[in-house]
Amino acid sequence: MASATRRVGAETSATRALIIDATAQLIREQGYAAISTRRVAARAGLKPSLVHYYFPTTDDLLVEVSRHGADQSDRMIEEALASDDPLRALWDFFMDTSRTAMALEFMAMANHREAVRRHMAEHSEAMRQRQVEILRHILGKRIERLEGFDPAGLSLVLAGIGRAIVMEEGLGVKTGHAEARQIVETWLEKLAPDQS
Amino acid sequence: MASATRRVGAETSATRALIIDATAQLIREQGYAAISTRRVAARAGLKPSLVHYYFPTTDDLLVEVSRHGADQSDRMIEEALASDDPLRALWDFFMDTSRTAMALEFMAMANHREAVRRHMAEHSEAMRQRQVEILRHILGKRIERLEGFDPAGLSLVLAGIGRAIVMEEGLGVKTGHAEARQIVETWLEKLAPDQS
Amino acid sequence: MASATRRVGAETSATRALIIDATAQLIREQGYAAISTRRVAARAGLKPSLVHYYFPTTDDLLVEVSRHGADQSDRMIEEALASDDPLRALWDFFMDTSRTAMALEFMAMANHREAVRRHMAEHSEAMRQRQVEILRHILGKRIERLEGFDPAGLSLVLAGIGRAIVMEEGLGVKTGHAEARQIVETWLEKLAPDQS
Amino acid sequence: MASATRRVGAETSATRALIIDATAQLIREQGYAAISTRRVAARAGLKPSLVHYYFPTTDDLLVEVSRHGADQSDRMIEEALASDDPLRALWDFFMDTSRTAMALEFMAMANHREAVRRHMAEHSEAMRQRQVEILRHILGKRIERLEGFDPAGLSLVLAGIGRAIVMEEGLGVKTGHAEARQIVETWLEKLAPDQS
DNA sequence: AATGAATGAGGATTCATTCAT
DNA sequence: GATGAATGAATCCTCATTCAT
Repeated sequence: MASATRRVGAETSATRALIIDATAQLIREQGYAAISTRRVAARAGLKPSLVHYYFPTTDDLLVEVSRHGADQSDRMIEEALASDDPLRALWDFFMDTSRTAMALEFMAMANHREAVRRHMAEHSEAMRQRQVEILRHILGKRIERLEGFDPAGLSLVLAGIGRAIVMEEGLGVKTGHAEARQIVETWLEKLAPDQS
Repeated sequence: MASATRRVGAETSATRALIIDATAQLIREQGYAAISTRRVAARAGLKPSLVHYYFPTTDDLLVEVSRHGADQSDRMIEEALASDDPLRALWDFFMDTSRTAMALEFMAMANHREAVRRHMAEHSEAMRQRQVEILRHILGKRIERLEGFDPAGLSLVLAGIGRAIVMEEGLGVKTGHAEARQIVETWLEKLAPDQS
Repeated sequence: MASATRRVGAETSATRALIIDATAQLIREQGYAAISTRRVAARAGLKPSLVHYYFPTTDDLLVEVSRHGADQSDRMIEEALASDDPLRALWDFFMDTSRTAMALEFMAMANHREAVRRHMAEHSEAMRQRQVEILRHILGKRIERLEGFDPAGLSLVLAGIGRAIVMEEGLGVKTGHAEARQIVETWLEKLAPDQS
Repeated sequence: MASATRRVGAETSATRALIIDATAQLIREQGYAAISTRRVAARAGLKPSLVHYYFPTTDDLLVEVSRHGADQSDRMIEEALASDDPLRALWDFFMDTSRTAMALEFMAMANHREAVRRHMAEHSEAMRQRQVEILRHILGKRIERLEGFDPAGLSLVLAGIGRAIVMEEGLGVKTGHAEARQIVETWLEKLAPDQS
């Protein structure tokens, strides 16, 4: 990958990590549009040029932050899929406000940054497929309890509803949230592992 | 409202409309981050200062564009809710790529522009409530055919799934889309008006 | 021409002229590599952003300065070609240190700036052809007094020798200059209008 | 000389040669304005700091590259002057596009870099004098066949015409080139060694 | 002999906004 | 209504150079 060769400074550099952290913080707090060399540097307590020393272009930085977020998501999903009630754990994952808000920022960013879009697309696709693979295995015949559902569709549906709720909460909208959660709840119960 | 007092130029000016249109076009094509007085002016074939003449601040302009988009959505929703198969019409509305993409841009914008956020929140809430009101009336007892669903939840669920599909399509992700549409299809059929 | 549409500010603006002058001065004194928005602005006593207001890109500015220099050259050449001894006047033109030095800067600049290269090429070609046209008319049969010469070749030869002398003088080289001038002198005398 | 004391690393280091080569290449391809520690390092496949290790300042590097080019020119000239038809060989040397283009870059550079200017001046002067010395010896009385010419003047005239042609070719100008070459051709023939 | 980290200055542009006309 | 001029702050990015290792 191109950015790999351009990477400056040890993978493990503390400064590098500091910059990535500061950027993620800023995105979380103020949205992706707030990202600029100066602001990132200020937040990290560094000089702007040092940011460019580690990340020659802003794209390089943002893709790296995206990558970190993706790694974290991957870990969370694996944990969820390995839990007792994988489906409910997955739903909790989709409802994780801070993570979803961050993901939405990267979605928006992807519209304007081809490099980010590429990475997000790859990761989203991989994530969905990983979920399908495990869900198919875990749910087995249970999925038939939800008429019309299949694992791939279920993954997208849960993700979409989760994102909508988080997005609207950020906006300050509330109507329908409890009801939507209730709908999902009904599904989760139907699909819950047999307790026998 | 502050922007009301600041508004310059007749509400009905053709130039005003031109500016709003140009802005909407730009947002649709290049995302909200591409908005700047200069670019809007260039697209509209006007001088930058004229944009400021009509919209003293960029916020004023964006809120106005948001308002226009909202009005259009309102009209589309009323049409949908008045159609033969309101639920399917509503789903088509949620799946309208261009409108949804635009709505997502405004969501992202809302993070950084308090004025836009306020307007988006008000409108989203109103839109949802209007849907609930009509759906409750239209669906009547039919909603019970979908176990666990209620009109408010249904509205959010459809919106969320629609947005997710459009968002992911923009990204280039495909897995699960057909399956998710199939899930919704099952619901729509169950809730379709009795043909008797 | 593209830059025409991009031109901001009245053609006749005093500020515009000020910027062009300042740029020409800087090139003359410090070479083209010394040109930067900041330096031009400082020399003109203006703010850097004002330079960009009049000349959106540095290329726009440099092409404009090149154009001004070309206009001046044109006037000088027309004057020379209209004089009593056009050939000697042309030679004096080629030996004009300040103008030639400036032309050399633009030649160097042309290597790195396509827009400048284009303009320089057009103008040089036109200038040469104008000289050929007039020389052919003026010299008539006299050119035969210099065996092997023809007007087009003569134009290039004089230009080349002139440039070389000016260039080397700038460098601090002296050997051969007087002798080269003597060679040209011999030609000029042979070609001088008959005194009869 | 300052640069002598500042020079670090063995005169004969392969890395040193690599850097000088890379710099020369870059100048040839992109002009001297494209030279920067980073770009040179990238081209040479080295780390930027290593360039500074060998050449503490950019001036040091450029003077060295200039010196190498000069050495090469010297060798080419000695070869030319030792050939059967030294004058024609000299003319071929002046018409060598790549070398002349490079020389012009150094001329332009000399305007802004005193160290380079000094070196260029010394070398040009020496080169001219060496040519005069040999031409005087070689041409002997033959020079009288060209009325008004003398070896020093001839050297400058050939150099000037050659440079002008190469310079204009780079620009894309063509008028008069063939004719100027013809003029020189006439001289060369007149001065060719007697075949008797 | 080599290199990673750091920095301050400067590069071209773009921006929203103000103001006088 | 409309516009040209002006500006200060911000954008990303590149640079030569220094220094400690």
